Amino acid sequence: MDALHADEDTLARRRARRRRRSSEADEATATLDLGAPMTLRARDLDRFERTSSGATTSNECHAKSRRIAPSTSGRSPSEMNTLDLERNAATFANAFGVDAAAVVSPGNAGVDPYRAIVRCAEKFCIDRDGAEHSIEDVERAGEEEDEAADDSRAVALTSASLMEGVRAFFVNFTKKRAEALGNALIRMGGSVCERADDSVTHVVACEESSALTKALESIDREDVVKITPEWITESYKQRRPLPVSATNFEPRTRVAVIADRPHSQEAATSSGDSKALAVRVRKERENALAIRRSSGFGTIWTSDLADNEKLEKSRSKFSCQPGEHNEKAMPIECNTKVADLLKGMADIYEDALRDQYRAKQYAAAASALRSLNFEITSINDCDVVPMLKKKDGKIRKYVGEILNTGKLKALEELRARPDVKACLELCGIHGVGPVTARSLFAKGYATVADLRARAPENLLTPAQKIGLKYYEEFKERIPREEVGFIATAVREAANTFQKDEVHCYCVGSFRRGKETSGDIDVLVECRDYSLANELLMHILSDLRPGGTSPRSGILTDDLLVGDHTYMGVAALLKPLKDDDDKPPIHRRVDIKVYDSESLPTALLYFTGSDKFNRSMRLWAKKKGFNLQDKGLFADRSQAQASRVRAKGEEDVFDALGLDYVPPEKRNV
DNA sequence: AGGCAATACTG
DNA sequence: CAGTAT
DNA sequence: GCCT
Repeated sequence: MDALHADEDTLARRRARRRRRSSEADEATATLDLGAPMTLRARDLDRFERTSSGATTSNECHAKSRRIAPSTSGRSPSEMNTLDLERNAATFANAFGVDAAAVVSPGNAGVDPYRAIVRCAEKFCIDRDGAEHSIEDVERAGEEEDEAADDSRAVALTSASLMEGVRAFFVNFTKKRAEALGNALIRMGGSVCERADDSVTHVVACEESSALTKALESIDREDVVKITPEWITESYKQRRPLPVSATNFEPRTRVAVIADRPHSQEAATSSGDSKALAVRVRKERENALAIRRSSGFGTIWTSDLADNEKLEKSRSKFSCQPGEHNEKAMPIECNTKVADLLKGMADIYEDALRDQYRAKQYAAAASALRSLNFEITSINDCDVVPMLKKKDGKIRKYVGEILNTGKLKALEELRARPDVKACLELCGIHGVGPVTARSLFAKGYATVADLRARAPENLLTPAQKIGLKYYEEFKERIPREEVGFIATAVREAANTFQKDEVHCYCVGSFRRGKETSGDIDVLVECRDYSLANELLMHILSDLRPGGTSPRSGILTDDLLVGDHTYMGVAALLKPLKDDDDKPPIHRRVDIKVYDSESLPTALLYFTGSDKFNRSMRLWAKKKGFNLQDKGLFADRSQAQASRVRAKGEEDVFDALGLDYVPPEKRNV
């Protein structure tokens, strides 16, 4: 224990050093942080509170935290009275910028208020991510509402009658899109008309056209309005019908401009009216290319068009695109046995044999087989997987062996090796990679238990010691609700920052819709990036033990504190469910601060998945771009001059000539 | 034969 | 710089 | 280990 404390001291000193570098205002909050012993853990705090022997500040803290806490202790959730719910709702609304009425509502009576809030929180994190939303998103949200109807109306509440009295006629849409928009509209209480007759109140179109004019002429009523699909989707997003006037119709435009020369800079900043450079979204993906060619940015396309066509043809092979295999996959998980064994090989190559590229191949094969929609029974079934096509491929042979014998000899031999066994276990410690693992094994440490029992003080780095301490806890998956809850705490902490407007996004597998996550990723948007470090420190002070906020103590350890990056450990102050007397599990938390400009690419990056990212970056690279978390650049540099402006994630896909893939479909 | 994503932080 | 992480 |  002493060793661990000493390391925490080291970290504390480093934090203090960083803080000293930052502004004076921050100094003030830092004082609060350091005012309490750093060793006070969330669990201790909780115990402290439960014995109700706390000092005034602690009681206050407790009282406050109760408002955001799952439910009031001693009562079952359903017994919680309306006042509690309203208070919860108010806190939630404040934290999320969501209408409190969405939580407190007639439909919500008798529903566990905590669940209602979590649902809204999820809704927030997925929906209000600041990116552009396709109608598919809205439609999906509608489906979720239907599914959730039996146990909670929290999400559906305000949208059900949003479009009451709206009768829409769609002009110039593909059948699929019109249907999607129509369904969304119907879910919001509106209706769709097949013909342009006098019952139509809203004509929906993307741009002026003769068909639009004709439709408007054949509707004989004064109050008919023409709107864009965005009116529907935006109204849904904001949970209120946006103002409709005859003037709000404007073709949906999108600017994908590289701001290097003065004229294009101008165009980029006044995106709304830069019609010359603007281009409609839904046109062919060639558009992005066309824009840049016609805008005098020809240098981007160093490769000739033939090359480009070739690349274009291989597009569906990139796992960041819904190729044939990815598309219909997923109803059930198949080929578990084969995939698990191949994954076993991958892990060994990665952690013990230090061959990341071989590892990647095995992992890719495993994942490809897992996501097939049928069970392979013969080696020839491998033909549908591109990377297993070649008859003499090694992995293909292994698959054959597994199909025939049910075993993989090579894997069993590797697993029998003591060094392999040790490296696999040791690499499970956060901060220990293949090299350290091997060196530890060479020094005579083969297991986590060995290290805990007899590792000398200076053997491990501070971060590794924390990894060791929470070895078992970090392996636990985190339920979605808990991810949402901790992310909410971060968001609330960020919202107490007064100097700049701040938005938070819960990303990672949470944003991809997963029921459980391995860690919690929170992305913070700071408009004035010069305040980024100050903001990050502010958030940390709020969440660390010894502070005065209701969230104080949620962060228990730091792994890394950078200027715009935080990696650490968090645990709930109290269990989510009242009847759960197990102490909360410690979780990995990442917080990253970005400026508004790089938000779309940062979202893209931290939403993952890993494989999706790598694939998309590879594609970008082949197109001559450079895709990073900080932005998309039109050449291999990251010079501001070559930055491709993006308002949302969709713009990034557009610019790269890729079809937009919503977060839930990035689980490749 | 050479590439396989691209970056931040630590010691 | 190598190592680990995202 | 697979792809170009």
